[in-house]
Amino acid sequence: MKHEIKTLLTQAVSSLKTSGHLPADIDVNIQITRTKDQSHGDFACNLAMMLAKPAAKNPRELAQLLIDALPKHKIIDKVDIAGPGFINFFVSQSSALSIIDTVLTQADTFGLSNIGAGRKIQLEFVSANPTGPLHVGHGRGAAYGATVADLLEAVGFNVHREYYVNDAGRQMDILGTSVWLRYLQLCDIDVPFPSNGYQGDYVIDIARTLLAQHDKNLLHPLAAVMDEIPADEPQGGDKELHIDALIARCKILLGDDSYLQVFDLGLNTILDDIRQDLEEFGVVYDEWFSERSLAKNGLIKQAIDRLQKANYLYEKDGALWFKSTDFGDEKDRVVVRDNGQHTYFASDIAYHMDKMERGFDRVIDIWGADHHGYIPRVKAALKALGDDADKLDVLLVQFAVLYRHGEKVQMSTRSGSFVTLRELREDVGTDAARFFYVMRKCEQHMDFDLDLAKSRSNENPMYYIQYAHARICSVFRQLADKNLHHDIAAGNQHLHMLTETHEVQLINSLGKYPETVEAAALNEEPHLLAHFLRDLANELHTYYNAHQFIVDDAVMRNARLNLISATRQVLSNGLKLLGVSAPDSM
RNA sequence: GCCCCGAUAGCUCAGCAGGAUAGAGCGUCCCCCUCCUAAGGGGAAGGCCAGAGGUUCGAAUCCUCUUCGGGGCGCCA
Repeated sequence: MKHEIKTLLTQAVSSLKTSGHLPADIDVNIQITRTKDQSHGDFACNLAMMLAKPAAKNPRELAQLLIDALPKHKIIDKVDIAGPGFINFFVSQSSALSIIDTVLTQADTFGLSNIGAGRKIQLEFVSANPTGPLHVGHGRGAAYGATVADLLEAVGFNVHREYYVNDAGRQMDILGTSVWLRYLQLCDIDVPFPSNGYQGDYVIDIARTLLAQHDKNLLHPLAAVMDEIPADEPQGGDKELHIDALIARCKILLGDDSYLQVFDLGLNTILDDIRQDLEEFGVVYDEWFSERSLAKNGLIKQAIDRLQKANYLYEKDGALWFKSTDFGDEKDRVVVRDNGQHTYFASDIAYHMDKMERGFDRVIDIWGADHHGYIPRVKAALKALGDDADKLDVLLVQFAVLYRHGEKVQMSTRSGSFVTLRELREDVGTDAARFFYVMRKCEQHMDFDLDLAKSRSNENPMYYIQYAHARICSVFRQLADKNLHHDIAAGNQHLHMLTETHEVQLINSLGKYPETVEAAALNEEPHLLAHFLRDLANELHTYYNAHQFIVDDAVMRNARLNLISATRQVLSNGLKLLGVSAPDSM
């Protein structure tokens, strides 16, 4: 509807340009908004006020000119000028009512569009290190990313969902070493566990598997393990020294092959767990991209070579630096350390270079807000490589701060004291978790009150929406119990009987659904859809309380049933896009 | 110190490519089931949109500064 009015106005503007009432070179940006007040009609446009100055005309006069130039169309009953120069559009009743039939006909596909025209978007999200189970912080990125992906797909983009697996690097070495040390402990070696190691019980579980697979073949005496290892200094001191020495020792004692087996067991066990966790959360990926594969396939070398050739690398203090300051970064960054190992940043350059080469029209990374400082250097690298850095958008998701019993919950993966995503899902249910995460816009800090989310009370807006859906389903069950049939065709012919205020409002809201999906997708703001559904559910509940649907008058009954059936459809479509179920009964 | 995000009802948040009287939920206070799920509905109270300037026909929305929160500034990942 919005688009149709916009088209009419565009035509009006061009005919005014032809007739000389408007300068031909004027820049026109037509904005159609829904009105808040019924007396202002259904849609309003501020075009006349915006053009008043450049056209050197009084806004109200200009509005009149625009109205006179509007092509005739049956969707509009009346056009008014109001206030300082608003143009108000009154949609005709027949046109408004047609939305009901449209919804019922299009069913599951109502609200989908093809604005994206099949353009390819790569969306990378979550990408948590596989060093432990996903925690509640990752949940927000997962829910947000999955919903944005689904929304973009709904408006016609071709979306490639990807998880970047950090299966290389020091953190993974710490995990591998943690597993081995726990294994030694299971073998009754009294080795102290480093304060910096991964403390969670899942590490012990992995060690048990290791023991089952290898028996005591990976065993080494305590003296060999701890000989000349710097002391662990949890308080203040350099505890990194201790764990790094342990990693080195672990690699030497086990040898490359065995070390890799321990490492991979840890990695794969945790990755499988993450994959399953996300799947149960309704989050699926097209690709799990391995960081290790970058080195294996020579992509890191290729990226570094390209930077070198472009003359953006230099040596200092034995390390190789990238001149990211040439592209606005605040300082240069190391890509290869003095020990010859490439940094995480080097992998990331290679990864993004690869993304650019895979032919996407747009690349979106969803990161935690703590990574914001990383954006300039990645973009700098892309520019240095000669890629189009504007193709890359990084969306930052702010932290979700957890509250339990009114107090902040502290989280740390290493200490093992964290609330996992799985625990959250088990407590509040997958539906509530998905909905809750996405209710807030992503750049908003979120207070996630666990007790509130856990409570299965009406305080949770998701139940409210699901209840509206279930209520409509219940009406149709009642109808069947009374041996009455819903005659859609008959209802369609008498939609004009739906003149109650509640009915008019509900019909109006149904019409907003497609533009809401569009806005939510294009702005990457799923919360718009969540709020829309909440409002729609409210209107349904109000209508339900004010009027009986199953009335004696068959004509009125069918018309009303068409309306609530369409409402049920929109609720169902919207919830599906949010990854939330739409139950038939509750 | 520099950078990013935020500040709107008692609480949690919408509204922001400027637009016509600032919205919702929860909480508080009234009221509504002989009737399709009361897991619901109706109503009331509650606001100097953090503060100060600026831009303009018009600012919660844009710009600057200040104050107060959260996060980030490694040859960690």
